[in-house]
Amino acid sequence: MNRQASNTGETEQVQTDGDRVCCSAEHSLSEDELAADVQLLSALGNDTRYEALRLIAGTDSDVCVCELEPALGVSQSAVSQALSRLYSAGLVSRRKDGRWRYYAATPQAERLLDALDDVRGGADA
Amino acid sequence: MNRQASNTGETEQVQTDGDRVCCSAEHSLSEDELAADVQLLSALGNDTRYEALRLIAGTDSDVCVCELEPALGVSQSAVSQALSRLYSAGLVSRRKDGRWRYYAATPQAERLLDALDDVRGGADA
DNA sequence: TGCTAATATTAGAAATTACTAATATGAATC
DNA sequence: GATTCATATTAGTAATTTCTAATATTAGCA
Repeated sequence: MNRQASNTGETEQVQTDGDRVCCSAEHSLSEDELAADVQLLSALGNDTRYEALRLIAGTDSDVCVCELEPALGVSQSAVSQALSRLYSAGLVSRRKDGRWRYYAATPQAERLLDALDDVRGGADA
Repeated sequence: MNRQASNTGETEQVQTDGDRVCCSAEHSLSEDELAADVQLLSALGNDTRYEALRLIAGTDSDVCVCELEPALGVSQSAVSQALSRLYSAGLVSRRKDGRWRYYAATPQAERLLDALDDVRGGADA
């Protein structure tokens, strides 16, 4: 509907050219759910953030920022921003301890990471 | 709920196991695995591509490009580029049939989408 | 009370992404 | 063979992202 339609003769007609009717496909997610999923996925879809999350999830206890900086190889500011984004995506929780902040992966994050490991494993469905 | 709403009420338990040395955290993924995961995730982390994949996965049969265009509300070129990216991320397969191309979700994609549904469901771990 | 350490925030530059318009390709139809 | 249709590719641009440097904040310590 917000299609440009500036093309040659391309209007929104049902084109019954053959056996398949070219109609619009559908899915079952609401717009909000889609947006939420994309938020989550795009939070994960960045080297720094993804590796940060893996580092956090890979530790039994929680992890302080200072442990992440050397492993990630970006500036302190970049690490902090990465963690912030993960936090607002609900992928990590944080806890203050004096001057430090400790981060831990949320159950949601754990589950997604497990799914990714699973998929990487390659077993078919 | 580990949601960000509680910005103000951050837990501040002063846990003084002061022997914490600030070393570098670790995880178990190779650099290649990390990169591959990020590729996958960033392929998913975009409105157009994610919705396209949902549309494709939500159909029993496979889906032709022309069915996606009206649903996605972007240009034909953008749809094609989105599908290309999904394809090279291994999230969809494609099949030629005359002038048409039909796309289907790969098992890998199905599993990831299931995991996302699962996580969205909210059941804890 | 000032100093330092750990982290957060801001601003702006550089890199990347995602789109549209235009054009190319390849299959079907005339 | 020319035309048309479905899709892919290319080029260019606008928008977004991600980083660094600089600065702010907050907690412990001298």
